[in-house]
Formats: sequence, C-alpha cells, structure tokens
Amino acid sequence: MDAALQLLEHQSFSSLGMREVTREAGMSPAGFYRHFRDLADLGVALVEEALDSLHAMVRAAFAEQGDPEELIDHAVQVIADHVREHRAHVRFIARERFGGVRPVREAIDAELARFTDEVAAALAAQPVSAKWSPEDIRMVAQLYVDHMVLTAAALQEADAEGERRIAATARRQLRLISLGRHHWMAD
Amino acid sequence: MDAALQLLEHQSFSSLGMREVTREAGMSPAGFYRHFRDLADLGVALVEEALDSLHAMVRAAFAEQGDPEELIDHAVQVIADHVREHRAHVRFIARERFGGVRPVREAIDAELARFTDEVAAALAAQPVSAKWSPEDIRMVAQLYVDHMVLTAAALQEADAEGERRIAATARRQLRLISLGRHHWMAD
DNA sequence: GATTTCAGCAAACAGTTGTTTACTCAATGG
DNA sequence: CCATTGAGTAAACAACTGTTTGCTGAAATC
Repeated sequence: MDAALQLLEHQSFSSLGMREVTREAGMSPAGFYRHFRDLADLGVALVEEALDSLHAMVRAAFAEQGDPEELIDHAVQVIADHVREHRAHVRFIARERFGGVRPVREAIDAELARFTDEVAAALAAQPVSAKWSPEDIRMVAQLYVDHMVLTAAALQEADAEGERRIAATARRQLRLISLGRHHWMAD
Repeated sequence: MDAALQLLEHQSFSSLGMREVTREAGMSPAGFYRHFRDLADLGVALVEEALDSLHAMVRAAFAEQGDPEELIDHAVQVIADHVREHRAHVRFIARERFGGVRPVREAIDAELARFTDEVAAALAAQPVSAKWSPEDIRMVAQLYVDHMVLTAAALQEADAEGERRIAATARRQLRLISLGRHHWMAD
C-alpha cells in the first residue's frame, strides 16, 4: 500500500499497474495476489486507510468549543497540519473522488457521507441551529465537508507561501458561511 | 477528441492509451501523430473545448439581473441544463481537475482562474459589494466557482430524481452564501 | 515434533503498448 | 497541370501488461 501511495504521486489510480506496484514494493508480481484480489481492492483499502486518520481529525476539530472566530482559526489550522502530515493520502482522496475507478469512487463517497453525518450531528448540537430543519443542517454540513476537502486538496500542492494564502482565504470563506448561518431564518 | 471523450466515461485520462483512442476513432495508430504530439496535448485540447462552452454559460448566468432569489434559481437551472447537454465535458473537468496528468491539471487551473476573475468582476459591479476589498471579492468568487464545479460534478452522475435533490441543495447553499454576503461588514 | 498455513518466488502465457519508418492517395493552390 | 501538403495506412520494434502454475521456506498451531 505504501508503494502504491508513492506511485500515485504522479499518476491517477486508474493508470496504476500491479506489476508497477509490486516492483516498487520490491516483490514479485505474483506476490500481489496474496494480499489483494484486484487493484480496485487495493484502492478501497487505501481509501479506508486515508480516511481513518482524517476521521480522527474531524472529531478533534469539532470537539473544541469557543466563539466562532476561534473555532474557525483552529479548524483551518488542524486541516493544514493534517495535510502536512498526510500529503499522499490527501492527494489520493482529492484525485480519486471523481476518478475513473468506480469502487474507489464509491468508497470515498460513502466515507464522505459518513463525515457529513457526523458534522451534521455536531452542528445540530450548536445553539445557532436550534430551530433548523434536518435537511438544512445537512446542507450546511455538506458545504463544510466539501469546503474542507477542497481546501485540503489545494493545500496539498502548495508551498509554504501558498499555504498561508490558501489558509487565509479558507478562513474568510468559513467566516462568511458562519455569518450566513446566523442570519438564516432572520430575514 | 470525440473518441477520447467517449472512452473517458469509464477511466481517467492518465490511463488512456493512444492505441485505444485511435481504435475507438477508427484509424490507425500512426494517424494520431498527425493531430497531436502527445496524449497530454490531446488532453489540453479537450480542456479548452470543454471550458469554452462553460464560459458562455457563466456569462449568460451573470448577465441576468433581478432579486437574489430569482438569480439563484436561474443560475442553478443554467448549470443543470449545461450538464445535461455536455455531460462528458463536465465529467472530464471534474475528474481531471486533480488528476494525474500535470499539463491537463494546469490547463484546468488556469481556465478556472479566468472564470474566477470574470465572476469577481461581475460581483464587483453589484451594489452588495460596494465597499468590499478586492481580496474579499475574489474570495467569494472562488467560493462560487468551486461550488459551481462541485454541483456540476454531482449532477453529472445523477438520475432525474437525484438531479432535483442536488439542485435543491445547491439553491439553499447559494442562498446561505448570499445571506453571508449581505451581512459581511455589518456586524 | 509434526502439520498446516502464510508469504513469498521464478517462469511462462498471449496480448497490448508507444513510436518509427516508408508508403499511398486525395485535395489544394499557384 | 504540376507540385505540395494533409491525412491517412501497414508493418515492425522491443518493452511491458495481468494472471496462472507449481514450488519453497519459514512461522504458527496443535
């Protein structure tokens, strides 16, 4: 799996070959079948590995509490740290979310849907969304998750300066969304 | 190019072979080189083709004017129509935006940046953003463009019912962003 | 201590890949 | 009407592909 992740730095999953993978891993082609039936199988395993760490991150970011401003700063910081430490995983998820291999795409979709549920639950617990309908809460959760993935994807290919710029923009965008939430039913 | 687009329904660009393309196009392998130096070359050409039509669409969506509610409904409608008529192009852009082929990825990035500029210019002309800084306007423009691409990507793989659901969510998300914009400096 | 499972190997299979070369033949242009 | 260009071809090249088979040795289990 590490070998595959390494190779995926410069290509998409649908162009990955098993010979290529085994070569990178330093084993014989036949050895692959001891671990996976398929390349798609490997892909799904990678999705789970990649989103496990991210899962812990999201929990952490939403457990915190304080005023919205602080929360946003903290959330963006957590994302940036995560990307720095799991660059290959983040790139993989961003790249294959709409990629050419159905099972991988579906695994990512399913996992992100679970994320959205979790975020929705966290949002529902906030006083701001006291009288919100479940559909509206889920819609905001989706906005947040998409924004997080997109921000992570952008960070993953940025240098130190680009990182600051992207983080700053992300914070402002989150602030704007937060503003929208506070005025949702009020107009 | 049509042959390639056809094949890209089920795979990513980085796994496309030129023999595969020429076979689908009904010509001999060598014929490919009469039109493109590289496969990457084909990819960049596809990006331009795909984003030309989208460009016209964005202009149209922002030319309109009326109250925010109507504007949002209209914009989402325009996107849905576009996706229905250019499904393959939309899928290609969504899939390769973070795909494994550098030149293609960069062509898409450049083209989307031009979009963002155009949207930013349109936003700047609206009374709502009268006292906004250019950076803040661009940040909102980016939010809109990303949202548009994501919505189009979701629509592209949905059936008739999913289409309605996705469009409804997109409308609500845009409304929330619009709310945020109206209260940006006000608190 | 015997046996079963596990993770690996080399070799072989027929197909497929990108690219080059030398060639045709129709259309175009002066 | 003759020359040039454009778009196509077939054939050949070595290199690489996914998968199967039968084999080995070590580790774990009983």
